[in-house]
Amino acid sequence: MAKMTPRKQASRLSIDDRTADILAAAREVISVKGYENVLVADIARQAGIVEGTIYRYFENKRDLLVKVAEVWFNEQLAVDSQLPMIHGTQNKLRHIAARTLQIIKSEPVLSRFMLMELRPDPNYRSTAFFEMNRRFTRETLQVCKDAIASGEFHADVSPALVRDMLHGCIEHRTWAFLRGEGDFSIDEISDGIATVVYRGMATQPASTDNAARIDAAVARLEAVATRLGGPSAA
Amino acid sequence: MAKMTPRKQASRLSIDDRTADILAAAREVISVKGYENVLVADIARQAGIVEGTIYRYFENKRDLLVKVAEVWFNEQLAVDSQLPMIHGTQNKLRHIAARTLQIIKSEPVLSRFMLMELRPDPNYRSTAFFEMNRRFTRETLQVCKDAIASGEFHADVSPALVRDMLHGCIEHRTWAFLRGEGDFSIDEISDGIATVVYRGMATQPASTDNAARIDAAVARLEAVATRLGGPSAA
DNA sequence: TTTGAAAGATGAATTGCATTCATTAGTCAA
DNA sequence: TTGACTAATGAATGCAATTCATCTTTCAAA
Repeated sequence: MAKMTPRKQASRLSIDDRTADILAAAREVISVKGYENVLVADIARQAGIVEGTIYRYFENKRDLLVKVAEVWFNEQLAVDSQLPMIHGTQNKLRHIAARTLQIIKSEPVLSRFMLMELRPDPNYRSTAFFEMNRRFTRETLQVCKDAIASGEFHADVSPALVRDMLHGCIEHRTWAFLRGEGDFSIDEISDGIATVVYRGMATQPASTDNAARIDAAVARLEAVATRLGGPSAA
Repeated sequence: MAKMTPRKQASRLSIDDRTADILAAAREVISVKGYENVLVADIARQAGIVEGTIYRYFENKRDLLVKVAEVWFNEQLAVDSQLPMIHGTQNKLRHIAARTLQIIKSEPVLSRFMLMELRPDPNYRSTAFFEMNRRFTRETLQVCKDAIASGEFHADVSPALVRDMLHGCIEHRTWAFLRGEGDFSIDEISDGIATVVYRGMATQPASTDNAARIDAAVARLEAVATRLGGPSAA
């Protein structure tokens, strides 16, 4: 049915190479035009091929865009492995928050795509994206669970809720940035989140009130001990 | 240019009536098919008119959908006026959280539309939606500011961040629901959020537990020490 | 060095929408 | 009753995504 006006074809590549080419082209186009304005034709042109060819490698446009995000997401997951080295629950929370904000700041367009298009789509519920997303927030959950297990955190609020507070706050704060409403300070936000979550969950108040109380109590005990042991007690 | 095969026309209405009709029809169709699958033709059919007519009342499809959401949003805002009656910062926070969750639970499809389509779109940055959204989160901001002003909350974390934690958490928790991943408990979530935020921000630890615990421990140690050292110890 | 599948690449045609606009038909004031 | 005003109409258009019959390359076997 279709009559052809044949021209030179693009060089033939292995499936993997061509796929990688298209993904790279798509990523480039997305980062330039914003994913909402990307046309399949743009991506094809950037990849040096023709629209129809893309459909030999991807189900459809959305499938392609999802795969672009997945490549990027895997990159980000591979980068950070510092968390186990960090000590202290509050420091861990701060680190997680700061790292997420860093990612969003470095790739706003892809972040926007992720938050807008991938997260809510029920058709992609079972794809790698959700696995990755889960992996991504699982750490936070684990930090909370550990802190509860050790008695550092109250057990009266579910760890999942704490995780949602942390990641939800980051997202909410991020939207303003993605909408172009000015910049944000990674340190300020990650400090704030970690502070509120930590103080809100900690069984031992970090406040100086209690420090003073403890110091006073120790002093009284020292007085008793001194009396018991004689004047030599330090 | 266009040749007509004229049929009976829909009855003529005032601009306001026809607009309201279309909005109602759109809302009905959205709630049945999910807004992602709505066709202009569906809405027209539901309203008993023809596609072209819609464009006499709305700029385009998106404009129409936005207006649907705005109507709904105004309804919700009009419903709740209890906040000023509620006493106690923690109770206010809980009330705000619970109310938002209630809205989302009662109209999941419209909530989804709001979160997905309205919030991120830069083309609608200046519409009434953003005004309403602002109004909606402003309360939370005010509650925090008041608590800081009265010395009830620490001033070391910005009220805006606290607001983001509350609303961000709700959103994050809500996505699972909107994706169809089971139900959620309004009470559990709003309690949890209010608890963590309150404890995380309060200058006075809410629990006398630790103070009492420390005092009791010291008293016991003092008793032991006294027993050891003789009756003369205070 | 041919040759002939097999598989990749092509782009014209198709599809599925939203959107436009020339035309038709109610409505109502004069 | 009329005519002018304006709402309603739906065929035509526009614009992307997507399909698929056809063309090209590649490469192993003869």
